[in-house]
Amino acid sequence: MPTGPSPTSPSSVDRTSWRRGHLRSLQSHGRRAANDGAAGGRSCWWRNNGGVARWVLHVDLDQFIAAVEVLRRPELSGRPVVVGGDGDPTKRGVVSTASYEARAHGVHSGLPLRTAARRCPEAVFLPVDRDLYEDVSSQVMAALRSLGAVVEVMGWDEAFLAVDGDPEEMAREIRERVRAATGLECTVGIGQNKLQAKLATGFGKPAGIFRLTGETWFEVLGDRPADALWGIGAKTAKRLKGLGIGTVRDLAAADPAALADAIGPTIGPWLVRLAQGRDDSPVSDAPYVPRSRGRETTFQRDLDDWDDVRREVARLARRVARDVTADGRQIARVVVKVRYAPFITQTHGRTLDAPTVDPERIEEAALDVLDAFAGRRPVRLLGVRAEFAR
DNA sequence: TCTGGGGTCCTAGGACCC
DNA sequence: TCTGGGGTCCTAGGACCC
Repeated sequence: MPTGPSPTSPSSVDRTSWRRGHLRSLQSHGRRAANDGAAGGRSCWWRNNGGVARWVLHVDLDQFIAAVEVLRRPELSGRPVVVGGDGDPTKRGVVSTASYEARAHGVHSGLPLRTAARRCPEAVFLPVDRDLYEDVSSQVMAALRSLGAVVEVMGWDEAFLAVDGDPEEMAREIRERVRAATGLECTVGIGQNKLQAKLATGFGKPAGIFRLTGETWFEVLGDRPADALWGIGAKTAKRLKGLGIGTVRDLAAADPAALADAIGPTIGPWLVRLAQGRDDSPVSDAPYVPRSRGRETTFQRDLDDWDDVRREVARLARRVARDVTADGRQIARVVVKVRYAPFITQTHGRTLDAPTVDPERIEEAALDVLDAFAGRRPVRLLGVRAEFAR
């Protein structure tokens, strides 16, 4: 997990109905652009074509989950607050969000709760309360929509807006409206596209406004490591380093064809465009249509008995079926995930003979797929995912 | 101190068909 | 007897993000 000036936002537990997989959609936008808008909603390109919005704003709530918890318990203000798991730092689980006071002790998103407790014993540990965050998030998004711009929701605590006019003035207005509606602080990144806006936000934190454009791109980012970019993680950064590409500037100057060979036909060339700050995906408020729905659990104690494993898979499958039939979507494929005790993860799946909404057939398929797992070692995690017919 | 849960998309290899 | 390509579909794994 990058620390320091990395512009990634604090990670948070997510909500299923929100737009995801955004990065790869930036990659494949060229191919999918024709379909955008088919689902309804408005799209705005930030380029100045015919009076369409010229600026993209990225709004990111500051330490969202921790801030929401402090909001309902003001006595926690100024104290290190760590939200994650069920709030018991002796159990298996990771940090969803740490307040800035806790981050000063080296506690960050994704850190095991036990480690967080060692680093910051005086922290207040709280359980994740999804319903609350969803409520507050809705208030935030309503406040953003009140400005009349196209709003693309990116999770509980993030959104893009396509705007015209003075972007700094708009950013100040956004910060005021969000504060008035919820009492929360946010940071606004301004860019000529979503990529620039998203990265700008990291430099404005906390509670600030930052503008990043094609003109300032290399001045701001050129000397930073490639994983400062949105979409490049530790693994890809390491691979790039092996190719002699360390910084954003290096990557921007790399040969797309060479990277296509080395990394992959789609991702290779896309990385170069990323490093150049180029992105022509639209800001869109088209309703999000999920591709899959799943449930998974990490057990507090590993499961030794395969009968228990079968029972748990059946339970997860029924939960998924319940979730899914609520939206009336047809299931085309069922995937089971098993994480064995030393954190070795395997998945197996099956495409159904015909799409179904029948909970029994989903459970049956999941148990069927479970038989494909040969190992009988202790199990740490089980998951079931249903993929929708498209 | 072991490493959550919710997702998306890409890749590579094999099967199969023409 | 040996040897093609191209296309599509499926599967498991991997990388990344919130």
